Amino acid sequence: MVRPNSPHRGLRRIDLSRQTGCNIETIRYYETIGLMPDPPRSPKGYRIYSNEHVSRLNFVMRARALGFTLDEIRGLLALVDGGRHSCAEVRDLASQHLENVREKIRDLRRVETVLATTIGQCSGTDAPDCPVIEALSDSLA
Amino acid sequence: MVRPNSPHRGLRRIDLSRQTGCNIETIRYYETIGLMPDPPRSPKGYRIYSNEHVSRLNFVMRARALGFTLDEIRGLLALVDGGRHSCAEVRDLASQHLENVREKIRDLRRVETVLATTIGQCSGTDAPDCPVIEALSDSLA
DNA sequence: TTACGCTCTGTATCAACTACAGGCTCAAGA
DNA sequence: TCTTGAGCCTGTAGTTGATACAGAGCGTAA
Repeated sequence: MVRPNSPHRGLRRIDLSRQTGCNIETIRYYETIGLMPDPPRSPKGYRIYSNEHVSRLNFVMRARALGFTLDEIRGLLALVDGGRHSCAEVRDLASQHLENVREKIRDLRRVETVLATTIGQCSGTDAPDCPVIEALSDSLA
Repeated sequence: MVRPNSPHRGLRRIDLSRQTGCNIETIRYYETIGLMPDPPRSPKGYRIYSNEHVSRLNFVMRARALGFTLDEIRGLLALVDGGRHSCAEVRDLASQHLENVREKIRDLRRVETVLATTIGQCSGTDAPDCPVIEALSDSLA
């Protein structure tokens, strides 16, 4: 069950997708927004990828998994591509992102507390007075 | 510096916006998607709001602040509007949402740990080898 | 030959807004 | 009375990060 060879021995879109786990449509999206380079094409216009593309896409996906926005990733890639990336510059980007993550965690913990407290006051019966609804209504404004 | 009276003594869009803190454009958005009712209009087509609208919009905004999606809020409002909302139904919606919030917190904490650890390995000098970049690159794949 | 799987492009959709453009109404000040 | 400015109206486009589909072309295996 070997897949037919790719044109010119390069990787096709589906190969890149499988090797990275990235959705096949997402790859094209990253190309149109310039996060991934436009790959060379076969005579009939088929994209031909190399291991370079695999590496870069893996980089992007790991950064996404850490919650970096595509714009932040663009910044990281620019530093890498420039070859002149200093540790300090990268660390600044990452530190800023870490601070954002921590803030989001703080926000969510506050939300968690409010929700858990309110739900805890709930009788769980068919009572028409619901503490959750009341907490959301003007009565507690 | 008293603002001119609203037509027919109702609230105008800007009044509702100021009383609730909700962006004026967002109010119209909530109306078009049916989260807020279409308000009555003045003869010239101006929206006229009442305190009912203020209450409902406050409800929506508090729920948003707790991270409920607009769809979840629609569900909560349906229960409230129906008059037949049992405590149990509401609690189920809220509990489900709480679980989502907790999962998001868990995810972010994992991200936080990875980021903090990686950044901690950073020399902060101008060194061209950056542990952050390396963590994102194939080398550690 | 024909079927199938993959490719191509362009466009639409999602959440939850936000921000215009272009035109109307209304009340107050000169 | 006229003008100015604030606020109103509608429709539409842009944001982020994808995802999905239509309609067409290509290429290989049976």
